[in-house]
Amino acid sequence: MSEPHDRLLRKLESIASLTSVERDAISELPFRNRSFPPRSAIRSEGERPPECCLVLDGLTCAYNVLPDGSRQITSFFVPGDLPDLQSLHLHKLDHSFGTISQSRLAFVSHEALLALSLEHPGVAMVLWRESLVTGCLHRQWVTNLGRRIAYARIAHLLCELYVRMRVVGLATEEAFRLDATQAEVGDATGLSPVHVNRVLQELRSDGLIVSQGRSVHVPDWGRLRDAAQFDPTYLHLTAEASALIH
Amino acid sequence: MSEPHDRLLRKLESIASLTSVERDAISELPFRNRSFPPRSAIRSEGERPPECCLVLDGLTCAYNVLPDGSRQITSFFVPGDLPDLQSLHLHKLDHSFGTISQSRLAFVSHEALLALSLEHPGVAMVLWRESLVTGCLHRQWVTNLGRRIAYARIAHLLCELYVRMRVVGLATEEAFRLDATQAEVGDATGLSPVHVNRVLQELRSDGLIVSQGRSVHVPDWGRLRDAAQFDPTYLHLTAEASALIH
DNA sequence: CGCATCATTGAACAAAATCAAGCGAGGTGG
DNA sequence: CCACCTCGCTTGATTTTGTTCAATGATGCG
Repeated sequence: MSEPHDRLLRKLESIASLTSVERDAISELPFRNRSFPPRSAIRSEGERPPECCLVLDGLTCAYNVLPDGSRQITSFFVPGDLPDLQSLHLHKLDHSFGTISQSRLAFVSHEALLALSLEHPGVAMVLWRESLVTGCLHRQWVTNLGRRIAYARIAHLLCELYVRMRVVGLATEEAFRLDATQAEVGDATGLSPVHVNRVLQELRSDGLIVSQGRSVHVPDWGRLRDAAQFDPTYLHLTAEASALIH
Repeated sequence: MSEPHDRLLRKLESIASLTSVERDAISELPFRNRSFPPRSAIRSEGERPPECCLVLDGLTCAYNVLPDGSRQITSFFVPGDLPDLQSLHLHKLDHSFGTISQSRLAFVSHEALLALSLEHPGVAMVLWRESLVTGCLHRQWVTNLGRRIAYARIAHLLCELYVRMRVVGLATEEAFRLDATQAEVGDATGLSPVHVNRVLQELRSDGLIVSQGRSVHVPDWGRLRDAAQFDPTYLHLTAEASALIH
């Protein structure tokens, strides 16, 4: 089985179970792989893409650009995520998305996905479910931006990325790789780059994180989680995935 | 046809078209209506509700409560909205929701909705689409909270509510009813009640809104929209609905 | 080596929170 | 009928949080 199918099946089976007929149908999806350099645009607001994509590798994000040029990142996507499942039903994109680090994505036409969904309602339900989980992430981000001070807000983002990467095997029990620059963390948390820098220093001096280049070590998950008021319920992980993060 | 079916059909047909078979099937859904007083809880975080609901009347909202007791409202729901469609697939609620004003809701069991979705994939797609639109609202809220100062942020919320109410016939070309208190507007925009008060005064003195009791007049939609940097694309309205707001 | 990008620092400033009080309309009970 | 109470709105003073501006390091890469 090819890489995109494997990634997608593992992703979908992490949120619901599939019949073997459904699995086979998914395995027939015609993916085309493409690579993107760091900081490159994949889709821009206003486009009407004819296909959806699946992240195979790298960190990507969705964002809005405001009239004054400032940017708000509204989500990050890790391997296994389907960043623009939305475009399957809402044709005109109301946001942009692009890469943070060098990434590889696999594209499937809307046509193929719609045919699959109509023929296998179970698959449609899993995809629907996947987009609902994305909605939960957004709601948490709203809460994070609206009601947490910078310190907890950044800690919360780190917790989310750590757990999401851990679940797909991209983080160890102790550390994960954060390819975003401090400015990008600011774009995601609604803070200025300068302030992100200062808060990260505070997190480091409090021993909640230890950074070495792009990798973030988490010496005491319990303390980081508490500082962030992080409750992973909203990620709607399976029992096995939850077990990974104690 | 009874009120809930009428509301639901109008809502769904405002975002996609239905066949007459699908319409008939929807008309068979067994709704139960219930009324709720203002400021009452409908569902609380952690519950596993056995049914979904449809707003018939009143203003309701979804929110998270943080450990320190502060609250973040993550969405408002107006008549025609399906506040917890999510629970159909994500059983454990990761947020609470309740009423702002006196409200009437219609409940349908998950069982009935799932059966309908499986038998009529077209209906499932429309419901899926509806939850995607909700996701778009959340993304805009993230952007609003992260990157707009209080003045534009509150203006943006007012624009969103105005347009959403206008589309379902609950606002005139000039005014809409805002049942939320200033503290509730603060919970939605991530601001303190005191600051909301001051910003509303500023919006009034700039002539962007004129309040009379709970009703908000919009003397110059163009100016309010510009102040809010409001672009209704994210609401994914039909052409007819868009026409209502020039 | 020189350039670009990212991280860091300090100082001044702005935005919004907090604290504390007063106001005003609507509802309630004596 | 009126005192009184509550809730929501308003105001002022003060403090906190985070931004902006401007510059300086650090690192990596062609």
